[in-house]
Amino acid sequence: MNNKNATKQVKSGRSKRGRPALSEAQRQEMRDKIALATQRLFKEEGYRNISMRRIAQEVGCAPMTLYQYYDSKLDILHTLWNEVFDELFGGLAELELEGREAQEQLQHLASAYVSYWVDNPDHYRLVYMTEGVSQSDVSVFIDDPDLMARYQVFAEVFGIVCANAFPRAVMAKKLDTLMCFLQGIIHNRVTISGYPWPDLGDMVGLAIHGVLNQEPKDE
Amino acid sequence: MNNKNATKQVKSGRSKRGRPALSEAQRQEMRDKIALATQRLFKEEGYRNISMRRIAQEVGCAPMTLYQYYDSKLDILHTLWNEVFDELFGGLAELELEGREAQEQLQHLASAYVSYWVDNPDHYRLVYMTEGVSQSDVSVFIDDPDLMARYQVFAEVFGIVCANAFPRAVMAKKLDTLMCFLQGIIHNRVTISGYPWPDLGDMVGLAIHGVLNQEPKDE
DNA sequence: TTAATTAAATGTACGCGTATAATTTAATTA
DNA sequence: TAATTAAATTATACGCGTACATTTAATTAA
Repeated sequence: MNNKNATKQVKSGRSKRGRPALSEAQRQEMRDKIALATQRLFKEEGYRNISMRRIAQEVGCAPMTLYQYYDSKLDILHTLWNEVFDELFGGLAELELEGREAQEQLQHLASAYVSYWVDNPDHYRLVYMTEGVSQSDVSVFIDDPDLMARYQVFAEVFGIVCANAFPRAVMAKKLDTLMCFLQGIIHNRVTISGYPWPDLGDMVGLAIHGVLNQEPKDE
Repeated sequence: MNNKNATKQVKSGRSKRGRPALSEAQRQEMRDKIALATQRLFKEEGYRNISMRRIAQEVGCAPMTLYQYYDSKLDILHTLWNEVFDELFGGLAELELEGREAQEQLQHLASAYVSYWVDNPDHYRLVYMTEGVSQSDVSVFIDDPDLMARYQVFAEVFGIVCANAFPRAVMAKKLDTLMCFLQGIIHNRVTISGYPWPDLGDMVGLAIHGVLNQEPKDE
């Protein structure tokens, strides 16, 4: 069901008659062309000015032709995600974490993560809000292995901080919870930008503290 | 700029000539009619099936006539918020909090709050996601005094929990932060419904713990 | 009664995402 | 070469929110 158009199985060399399917190279070339045009649009005219008709115009084809290469507008927008996540995780990778204490590392990492989204609200909207697209669930995240892999940075640093203090399963839950908290901080600061929010680092600190130093209160 | 159509100043009795403006009663009647039709649509056909043309059809007028009484679709949707918040805070008011310890009260309140949204994702989307509407910022919250007032419940219970442990300003920041965390929990559970999230109460517990028992670590 | 005036109501049109139908294109087969 | 076939492409159409133009309706002044 997913990404039908990504590779579009050549149906194991079916049928010698009729117009042949595009080669994988041709497919990819056009996909790249579309992605590039969308990228340019995003950069030069902003998120709100990306439309299928506008992309088609840039590419030089009819709007519906785009659907030969991508399933939906959302599918096209996903190609921009890589750009965004490259920038985001590139920045995170450059952080000087080595010398510091474990929890301080986590604090720095998480703060940088939150800051990125808050400083780039258009990117946040692109990835997390995707309005105007007819789809019901945003489960895209959990079934994109590449994307999940990038978030491993957090798991690694988090693992160091926990340092065998918790069973693996508990640690995983705590990390999930932490990421939810960070998401909450980001989402609120992006969507209610006018509010006098507390210091960003402080909020992140509370989030980390919350998931880490929980007293073993039964029940 | 805001809610131009809500009361629509009669321009201080201007001009005796020409068709008279609708009376306040007539205005309100039509506004109610529209709100009611929208409410019915929401309940019977779901959030996704609310459209200006559909509402107009129910009301028995042309789509553009709706704009005589409301500024935008979003403006109409806001009338549904009251319904939702009535249900939400009504439920919260019925919670048995009295006998319990303060922090446990907060835990119950917050859990019920989160549960409401998670159990009614359509309501969450209605209030917090509002897709397909052309508007840039969702600052509607902070300049709706009635709505802000309802959230005072949290401030009250939170105040009891803190019990003079923190200065008022610090307490306010902690509360803001807690609400962000809760929002994060909700948002993730609603939008990524397929994921095996940790226990809801546990997540809420970590959020509360995070903002409350912070060690006085300077800097 | 008629003309003028003003608000309310409606009609038309735009760009949107995209479903579906029709057309064009590039290959094979007769 | 001409007919057939299937993929690629494009045209058309729908419902969407709503800007803008037009029409209708209700009042007063002439």
